[in-house]
Amino acid sequence: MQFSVTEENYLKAIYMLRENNDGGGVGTNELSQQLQNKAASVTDMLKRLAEKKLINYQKYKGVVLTSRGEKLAIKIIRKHRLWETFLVEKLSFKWDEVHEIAEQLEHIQSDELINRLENFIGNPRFDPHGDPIPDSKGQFNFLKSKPLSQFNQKGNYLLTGVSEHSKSFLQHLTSVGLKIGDSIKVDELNAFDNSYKVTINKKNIQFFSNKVASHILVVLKK
Amino acid sequence: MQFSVTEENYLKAIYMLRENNDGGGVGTNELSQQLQNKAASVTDMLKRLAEKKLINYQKYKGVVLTSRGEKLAIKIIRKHRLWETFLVEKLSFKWDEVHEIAEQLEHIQSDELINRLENFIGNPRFDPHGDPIPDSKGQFNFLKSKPLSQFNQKGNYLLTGVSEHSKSFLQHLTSVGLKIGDSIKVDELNAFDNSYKVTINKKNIQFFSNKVASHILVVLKK
DNA sequence: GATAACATTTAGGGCAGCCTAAAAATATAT
DNA sequence: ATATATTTTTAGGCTGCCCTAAATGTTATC
Repeated sequence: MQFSVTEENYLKAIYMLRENNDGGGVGTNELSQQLQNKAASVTDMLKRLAEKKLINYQKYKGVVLTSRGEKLAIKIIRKHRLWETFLVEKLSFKWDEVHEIAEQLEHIQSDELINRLENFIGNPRFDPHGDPIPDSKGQFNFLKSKPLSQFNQKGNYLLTGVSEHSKSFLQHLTSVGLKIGDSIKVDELNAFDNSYKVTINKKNIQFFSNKVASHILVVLKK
Repeated sequence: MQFSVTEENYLKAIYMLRENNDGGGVGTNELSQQLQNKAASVTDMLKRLAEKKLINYQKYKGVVLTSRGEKLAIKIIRKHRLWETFLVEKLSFKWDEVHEIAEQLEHIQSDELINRLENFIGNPRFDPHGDPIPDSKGQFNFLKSKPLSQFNQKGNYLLTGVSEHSKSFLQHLTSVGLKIGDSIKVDELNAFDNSYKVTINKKNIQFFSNKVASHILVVLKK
């Protein structure tokens, strides 16, 4: 069965919002914000998706993906991340230039294509933003990284990913000299505004606002 | 200005049908057949395309592309052929497997992407079916090849392309051992049914029906 | 030139996906 | 517990793109 680009985008949005929302269903308002449309339009579509057994939906109670819907959502995410990797690795795009193009490419229908593409780019396990790429069965190789802002301690960290993909944020990271795989040493925590003084790769001293720190995903190095 | 996938497909269809139709505009019926929909739907869309100045349209008189419409059509064809070449050259698809996927990829919007892709695959001038790939300015490098069926003489020919891209036709050519660049010597012309007895690459003897010969594009070797 | 055959357009309608405004349900505050 | 604020749904409507059936224009035939 084939689904429209719009339907696929709803599934992806539900999947991505659920990751934060611990457990509970995703709200209509939340979705309309993510999808840049109105709440009434979302309600409309949720009914259609429920009929197609892609989501479980009860009026006023929010929405969760069925296993069928989740499989589809993961497949779209897989395609998005593989295309992003292709664009950066093979066509030399920068990591802040690929998101919009991948938003289009993720809807191309062909399993054969995506599997060959994966092989062509060397079966990467993470995309250019450090996000894990699920395999063709939908399995993630996951690292339990967290936002830097959730560690309230000095120490040495490894940058494994980012949770914000906007051009302006990615360009900011590039401008402070930061990329996936870099080390970040937290030298000072400012309790007043929750900002950070850090050293990147042992020599580059920078300040991160809490907002920046909340979108930087790290693991603590022992 | 952005156009819908449907609008792009209409422009492409008008462009491709015009190539045969010597001079005159393309008919509504003809288009509905190409686009697999009904004539009434075509009339509907032609009005919209005319308002957007992509075509010149007069009721009952058929349709021609404006220069704006033609530029767009050529761009879509350029993208289609570059993606087909990518799929065959980089992802090892066979020439009969790429058409449907390229029908989707041709609608991806990004000039930067298509130019980088072109460079990545080595600036090819012909796609896997022998069709010329227009450059980023819309210029074709054209060879004046014609269907084999239009030469009414024995002689030596070079296969430069095909005018039918269906899986079944391409697989037929593959099965008789024929690919772009092969030589075809016409040994006999059968006046009764306009079929051909030929020798491929100097050793492989085959028979072509007129239908097959009409979709094989060749140049006469001197 | 009339008539038949064919091509094209109009009229009216359906569905997907969006909208606004108003109503209903739920959550929050007092 | 009631009043208020917020979220969500319903009702009704719009546009893009498709359809069928009927009307109209064009072309071919005698």
